[in-house]
Amino acid sequence: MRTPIPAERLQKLQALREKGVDPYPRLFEGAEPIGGFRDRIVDGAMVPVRAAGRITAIRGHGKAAFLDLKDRSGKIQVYFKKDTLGDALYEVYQLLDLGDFIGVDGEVAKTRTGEPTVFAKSFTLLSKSLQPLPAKWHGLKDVQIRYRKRYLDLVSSDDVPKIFLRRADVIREIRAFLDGRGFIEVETPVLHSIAGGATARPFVTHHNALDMDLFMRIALELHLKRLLVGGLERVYEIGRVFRNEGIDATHNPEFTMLEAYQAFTDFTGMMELCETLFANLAKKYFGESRRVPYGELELDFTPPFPRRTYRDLLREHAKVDLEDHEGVKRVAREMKIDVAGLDHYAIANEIFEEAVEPTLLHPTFVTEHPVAICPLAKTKASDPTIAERFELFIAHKELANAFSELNDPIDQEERFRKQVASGSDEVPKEVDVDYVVALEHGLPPAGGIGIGIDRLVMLLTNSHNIREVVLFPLLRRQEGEGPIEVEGEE
RNA sequence: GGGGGCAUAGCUCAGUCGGCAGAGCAACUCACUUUUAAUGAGUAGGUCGCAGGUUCGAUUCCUGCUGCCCUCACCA
Repeated sequence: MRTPIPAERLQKLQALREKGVDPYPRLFEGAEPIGGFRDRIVDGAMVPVRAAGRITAIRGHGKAAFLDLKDRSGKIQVYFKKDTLGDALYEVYQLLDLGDFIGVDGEVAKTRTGEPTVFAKSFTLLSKSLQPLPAKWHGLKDVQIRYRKRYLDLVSSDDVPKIFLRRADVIREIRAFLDGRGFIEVETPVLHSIAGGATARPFVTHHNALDMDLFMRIALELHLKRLLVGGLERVYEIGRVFRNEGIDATHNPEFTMLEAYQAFTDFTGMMELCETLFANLAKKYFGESRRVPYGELELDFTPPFPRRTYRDLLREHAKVDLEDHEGVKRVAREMKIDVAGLDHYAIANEIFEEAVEPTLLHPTFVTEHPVAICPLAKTKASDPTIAERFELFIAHKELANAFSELNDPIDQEERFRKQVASGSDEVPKEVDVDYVVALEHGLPPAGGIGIGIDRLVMLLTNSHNIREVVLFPLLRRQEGEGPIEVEGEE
């Protein structure tokens, strides 16, 4: 629901205008980050500074006041004194509220209690806030408001901004890492005429001028591999993908994927890349031990990560061999897995997800998946039923997925045809002939990897819901929310 | 989609076994020119998520709806 503007704020706004104060002026240049002020203090001297930020507290003392001023870099106390500011400015001060932005000119020094303080000589109102901020101490707990009005969440919490600063840093590190290995960053279409590269229900949209239905991409894969055909050799994209599926603690309908493809290597090259990247990130944020705290857990990112085969893990945790068709059926029955319409390997994969994934705590590479569940992966030279693929599991979740890219156009077309024939609404309705034709022109042998950035950031920020690492997670539109209806001009 | 839970002041939360709606912070007024969760005194603030039903009376009980959380299913 929309909250009306409190009458007192409107009255203050009016009073400011009557005093000739512009509540929304245009410029305030030359302010320095508040976080650096503490270090500028010289004992016994007044050091001139200019600051700009939001008022987060006001402690009035008769004809003087202490304010807390906050910018992105930190917070500092500001001292207003009537004698120093003069009567006119002091009257403006009396019309300030928590939440207002002001610019301050003054001198920084310590008070007698040792608190770094800007002793203001003058100040400028930079933006009048008409809505109150959430309470100072308990902060904002209502997740509906936190996610819908993320700006309030960011203002009233010290921890939330840190999560998003780290998210930005993680992405910066990934770019630097890949750029350093000779990858080039590219952008490929979000709107696809065939939503391929993964198994998921797509969002559908429509282009009016072309009168054409389009799908929001569910993966970056097929366009990036076209670029390998074009000779770019090492490409990556960090981009949003969209999957029209359930929402929960680890799934948002739009999420950020990194996909990288490298010519003339295979999935083992991607494994080295992935391991180095993850270990580097853990070292950057958690030191040489590379132990990542996650809830009650401590995840050990020290390389090399264990390599386990799909088949071994299945044997170990489900007590059944991948190729024992009867045994797999029996175990599925025992685990009460609904096997209707599933083939042998799909059933086995259900068992894997149920019995094995919950055991995969520390970073673990799972390899040698059955090729039947990997439509875009090359098979192992020594065994055509096994895919050259790995998945990296951490804290029970799949963080990365990589394989040796299938580059045999005839095999690829055959696998696409089987997918389409399955009639599932999680695979395209038609074969992506355009992609197959690209392969016909020659895709060099290549390794490719996909990494879920949101989940990675969750691990590295000790966040347990994907919404904590997505600035504006998708929520249902609330009653009374949204644009104000305005009479249109005919 | 199934199951369970939550929705009370701007914020954080009490509360009413069905009988005039409460606190702290924020806001407003007054006092106070070095406080820092400033302090002291006072004031105001509510369609108790929405719509029905039961009842003399519903914020409370019942039904439906909306939104959110947890969980299962699908998925990364």
